[in-house]
Order: sequence, then C-alpha cells, then structure tokens
Amino acid sequence: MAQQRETVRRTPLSRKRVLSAAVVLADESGVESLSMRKLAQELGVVPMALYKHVANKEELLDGMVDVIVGEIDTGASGEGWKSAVRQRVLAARQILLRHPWARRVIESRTNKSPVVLEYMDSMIGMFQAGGFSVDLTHHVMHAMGSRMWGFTQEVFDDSANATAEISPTMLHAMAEKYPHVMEIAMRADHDDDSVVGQGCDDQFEFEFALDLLLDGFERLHEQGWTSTGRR
Amino acid sequence: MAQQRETVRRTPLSRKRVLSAAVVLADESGVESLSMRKLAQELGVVPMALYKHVANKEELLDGMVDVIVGEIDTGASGEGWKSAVRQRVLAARQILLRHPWARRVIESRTNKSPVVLEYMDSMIGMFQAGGFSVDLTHHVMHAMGSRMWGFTQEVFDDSANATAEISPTMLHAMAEKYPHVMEIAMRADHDDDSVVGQGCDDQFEFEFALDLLLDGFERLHEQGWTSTGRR
DNA sequence: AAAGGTAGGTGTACGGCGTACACTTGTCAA
DNA sequence: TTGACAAGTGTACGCCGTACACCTACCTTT
Repeated sequence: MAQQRETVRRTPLSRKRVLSAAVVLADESGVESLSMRKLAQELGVVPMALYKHVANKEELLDGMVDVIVGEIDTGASGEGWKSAVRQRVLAARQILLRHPWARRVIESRTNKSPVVLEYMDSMIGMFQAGGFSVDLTHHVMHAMGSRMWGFTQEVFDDSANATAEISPTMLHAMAEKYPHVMEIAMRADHDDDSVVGQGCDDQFEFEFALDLLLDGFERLHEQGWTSTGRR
Repeated sequence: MAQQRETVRRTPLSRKRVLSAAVVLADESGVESLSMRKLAQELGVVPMALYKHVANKEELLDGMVDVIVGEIDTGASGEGWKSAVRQRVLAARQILLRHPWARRVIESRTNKSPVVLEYMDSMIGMFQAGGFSVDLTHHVMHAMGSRMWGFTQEVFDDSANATAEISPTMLHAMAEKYPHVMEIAMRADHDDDSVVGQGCDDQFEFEFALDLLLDGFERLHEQGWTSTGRR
C-alpha cells in the first residue's frame, strides 16, 4: 500500500508508444494541431516526459514517418518491373490514404531515415532488376517524385470540391472569369445531377498519372535510353 | 514642429507593402521563420498594425502566393499546345526557383485565390486550344500536379546532397545497407572527382520529367483518348 | 544489506508565437 | 466645427517548444 502509492502503475512510456500515440492523434485531428503538450496529455504524462524518448518535435515527426512507411506492404510480386512498381506504389497509396497528414510531413523531412532510405532503395532495385541503366533509373526516380509514396498531387482538385457550397450567383460569376476551370469542375462528376459533384475519382486520377509515367519509362527503356547530349 | 513630432513621417503601410516585405523576408530567411512580429518589425510598425491590411497569417500567406504567381510570365508563344505549355511551366519554374519557400506554401493553401485560378484556367485553356477533350484535359491536369508550377519533386535528391559530409566509414556502411541508393548517389555527378558531387542537375531532371509527361499527353491525344471503361 | 549509478518522470520557467480588444491619432467630408 | 472613419498602438491571453534542475524507483556491484 505504501509501496504502490494511490495510482495504478502506468505502463511505462517507450519510443514506440509515443510514436504510435502521435500517429493516432494526427489521424484524428490533423498534424497541424499535434503538439507535444497534447500528446503528453493523451499519454497521461507531463510534456517533458516525452523528451526522454524523442529528442524534439522534429524527431517525433521523423519517427511518425517511419511508423507509416514501415506499414507499407513490401512483399514482392515478381512478374516484371512494371507491375512490381505499380503494385508497390498502390500499396503505399493504400497506407498513405489512411494518414492524410503523412504527405506533408514526409515531404517536409530533409534527412531521410533508414526506413525511408530502405523503401527508396528497394524501389530503385525494382528498376535495376528490370534492366534499367543506373542513369535512367536515376531520372526515372526523379520523375516519379512524390508519386512514389502514392501521394495524389492535390494542387488541382480542391477547386472542384469548393464549388459545392457556393451560391449560384457566385458560380455564374466564376464561370465567366474562369471558364476552363469551371468546365472541368462541372464535368468532374457528370453522372451526378447536382450542379457540381463531390469532386473526381482520386484513385482513377492517380492510376492515370502513374500509368502514364510507367508507360513512358517503359518506352524509354525499350529504346535503350542514354542521356542524349546532356552532360 | 509640434505638428510633425520628432520622427519623419513614415510612408504608410498598404496590403501591397506588407505582402512584398513578407516575400522578401521569406526569401531571406525562410518561410518557417516568418512571423507577424518579425514582419512588423521589418516594417517599423507594431505587430497589430498588420491586421489592418491582412485578416490573419493565413491570408498573409495567400497574398504572398498571389505575389509570386503574379510574377509568372504569362505571355503566349502560339506554336502548338506542347511548346506553349512547356514554355509556361519553365517560366513558372524560373520564378519559383527564386522563392524556394513558395512550393510548400502553394501546396498548403486549400482555397485557391483568383490569381491562382486564373493561372490554372489559362493552362487548361492551352490544352483545350490544342484540341484536348474536356475529360482528357482534366486527367492531364491531375497528372501534371504540382509540376504545373515548375516544382521539382524534392523527395529524392537530398540524400545525394547529404552524403557529401559523411565520413568514409559511414559511407561504406550505407553502401552495404542501401546499395541502389548509393550507386545512384555516386553516379549523380560522375564528372566530378570528389567522392560524391553536390547532387544532380535539377533543371535536367525537371525537364526530363516534364517532357515525359508532355509526350505521354501527346500520345494519348493523338490516339483519341476516351476514358476507357472507367466511369 | 549498503551504496551508488541510471533511466524515466516531474515542475518550473522562458521566450516566441498569433491575435482579441480597447485605445489613440491623423485626415477629410459635411 | 464636428464627427466619422481609417490607420496605428498597447496590453494581454493562451498557446507553443523546450532548457534545466529535481526527484524517485530500480539495478548492479560489493
């Protein structure tokens, strides 16, 4: 009784527990509202306790990325580089979709963790195994860019979503000012009767872009690409 | 004398002056260290004075994006959609390169400003003028993603830069753990004698990816693409 | 059993942030 | 002359990340 104090002994913190809780919190309320203090509160602990397990908030974010990237199913498929890469990227997308904040965080990390490096390494390996030259692989990885994580490039489609809550007057004014944007926004979900649907099929758009890239890679590879002229 | 106080009359603030100063400050020391207080100090004014010209920090960032996007040379070239788009995107890249923080900020804006909408509208217009169907244009814009702003996808190349300051031992260990990554990193600047060069030619990588996309668009357009099967 | 190191959790405090709100002040129209 | 209005000020609040000194429970060594 004197020994055990008045509270039940907490399961002790650990880096892993801290990171998992952080991921959950970010999933629930967005990474921008994740703070060391809230995270500590969630874990029933004083804020400074976290610093015994992560050096600072940056390292916390690094660790969160590792947790996510570690979730990606890395099981090989083994029927040609193209379908292997495709499958891998779609698997990544599956995970990343469940953690919408991860896109921004991954892109903001300047130093790659071992987990991230390993992911990239195995993806490079897929192209190499398909017979791509080192140079071509290099450029191809650049061309993939963040699509290699399964990210959709969000830059475009929000405008469509936004129109859903805009007055007809406003909508009309916009149609005059940005005719092309509106035309596309209207068309985005034309099998729906409402003025503007809830945006477009993200999965389709993603695969469209991914396949476009992969087909391009294939074509270059087949015609024995070498860095023509340049350097 | 009594009228004029002891200080020279300041040129008054204006939305424009606030935004320009913010852009300069972000250029100099990065957008992450830009604060309302520092910006106010830079302008010789008390922080709250800024709020007479921008509603809050979010709107400040919106405005900064507008300043940058407004700088993009929008002059038409008029020899086919492909070279027009190419030229436009490279012009955007030219501007964005001078404001490295803009990438992150543009991507983090959820509501597009008129300036941004107009930029997108005119780009869509280029594809339309080239005879692209509305649907194809839509998908093509998604596939362009943030590359439409001239952004390089940074996800990949930093690892190369980082290796420059790593001990030989460390480097050797990494080569064992991430053989593919290292192979590419080593090759990235092979005409340089140092172990690892200062990374790769970003401009080349960007154009490589851009042309890959544009060629893909062209191919789809020529073969009269329609959204096969899907929806 | 005593001593002492160590890992994990605590409490306090500091400087920075965005911004609400009430205020002064300078300018110009009526 | 008045008095409305736009521009700038001052104070204050509640958040944030985290430095630093501290306690405390446990483990190892003797």
